[in-house]
Amino acid sequence: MVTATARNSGCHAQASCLTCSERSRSICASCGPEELRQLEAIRFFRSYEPRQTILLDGDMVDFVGTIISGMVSLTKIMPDGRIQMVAMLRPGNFLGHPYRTQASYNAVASTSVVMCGFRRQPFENLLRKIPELGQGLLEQSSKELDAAREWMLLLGRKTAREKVASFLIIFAREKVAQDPSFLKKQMHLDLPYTRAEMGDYLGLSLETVSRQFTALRDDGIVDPQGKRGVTILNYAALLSETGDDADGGWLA
Amino acid sequence: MVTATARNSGCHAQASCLTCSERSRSICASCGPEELRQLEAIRFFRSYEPRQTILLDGDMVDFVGTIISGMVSLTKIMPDGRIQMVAMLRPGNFLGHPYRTQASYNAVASTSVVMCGFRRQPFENLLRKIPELGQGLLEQSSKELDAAREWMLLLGRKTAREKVASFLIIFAREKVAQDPSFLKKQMHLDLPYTRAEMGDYLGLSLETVSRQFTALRDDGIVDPQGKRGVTILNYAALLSETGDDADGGWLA
DNA sequence: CGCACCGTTGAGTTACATCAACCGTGGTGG
DNA sequence: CCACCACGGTTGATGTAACTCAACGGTGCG
Repeated sequence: MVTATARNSGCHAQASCLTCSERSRSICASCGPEELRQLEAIRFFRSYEPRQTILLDGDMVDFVGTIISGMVSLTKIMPDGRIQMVAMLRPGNFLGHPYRTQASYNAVASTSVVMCGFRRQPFENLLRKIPELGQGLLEQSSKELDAAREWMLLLGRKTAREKVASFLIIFAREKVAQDPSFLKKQMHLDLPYTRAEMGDYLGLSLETVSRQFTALRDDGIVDPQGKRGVTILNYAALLSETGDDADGGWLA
Repeated sequence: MVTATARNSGCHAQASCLTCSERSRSICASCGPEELRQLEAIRFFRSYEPRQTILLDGDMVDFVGTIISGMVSLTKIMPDGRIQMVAMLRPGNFLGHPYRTQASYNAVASTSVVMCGFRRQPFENLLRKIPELGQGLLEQSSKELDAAREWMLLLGRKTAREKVASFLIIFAREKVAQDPSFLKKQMHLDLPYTRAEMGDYLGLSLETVSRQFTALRDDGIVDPQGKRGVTILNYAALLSETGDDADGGWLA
């Protein structure tokens, strides 16, 4: 019921969509200069602090937007308080659904977040005028669906150890994508989550997550450092602990 | 790798999209007569028998389509054979993703299925010409995403009893939607799944599913009849066993 | 008839949750 | 400045929900 009390970060000096770091990953990917100009005309930037609520399940939401930086977690909560994270939105991902005014999940900023937002009405108008936008949204949506289904397999069938390994691989893979030489090196990750939040994501208790971390440490696969740091000592070994197929040739 | 060996049911006497029973629920919902004519020009019907494989994870898929009748299950399988159902497609739902040529799940007909299909290339051409089609796809996709996330909550956090109750409520709710008087009456359901398949969907072993059925029977909530039948004796009680919120006013 | 398939039920095991204690760190206020 | 506390993490003891293994019954089919 409560709409998020977000502060507008008026001073966000993003000059043009053309220079946006997330353009190629976002719904704007296949828009040309003219379409970007129209989007620029209606966009606004909004920033959220870590742990700040963006929207609550059941809220009427009058905006949608692309995550520019930071991570947003989507969660669902049962009446008795049991909680399940249902998505991690990363830069380039889209928050909200056109033509859906009511939220079906809670959205919380896990880190500092900057969002490039659009109010619903003008966005839907543009959507009717710019077919490329619809295509971008459809692609985002398909990707989310793939991710959700992958996660269903994890939640329904994987062991605690496989869950934690899969969780770490998500972040490790991202780092490898940036620089493939990390495949053979140790790599340090800064996880934006506490053990409890990882548990919410993995369908585990925080104690079980903690125990799996120390088990993976004892097996020489990872090295937890401080509250939120981890060093991946052996990417291949970690990957083999996920229970998944080999990494689609990434290791070749 | 193996493409489904589906037989064309050449004799499917569906004359016009205008009379299609699934039109209002499908991606064609907001298409006008002229758009429907163009879709008719490239559509084809294909039917599948119960348990027939439609496509396999990793397949290159050159078609998409709308389920006209029957149910299609999407599953994911781990290398060691663990299996998780990730979606139940019902009449009106869309199978496949435009612009995605590779399947990320297995699709199997759970019942006899009739699909209104389109080969990828002509469909994507039409998609560029008919914005209403994109909107329909986006809406389908959003619905699927909602369903997937609801299921993530179930898989990650619900007990076996809550899972089975939630499963039954899906089918019961559909029946109630058709005829609200069923809310107060007993209703008979024909489940298109074996205990093992329900287990695959719910992230449970088949034995646990079976035990929950008898527990719900002993509590006077349902009455299993034969292999695939169930009578819901007390809808409200069943609903309260799902662990979810009250049924959004359905009971009012 | 015999076999395959599905469902049920029981006995024993186990992976994970729960409950609880303890530690280190960082922030706050007396 | 330091005492205190809140918070996050780890670890241990214990409980239990669900899995596994196994036997058995009903039904339909070749």
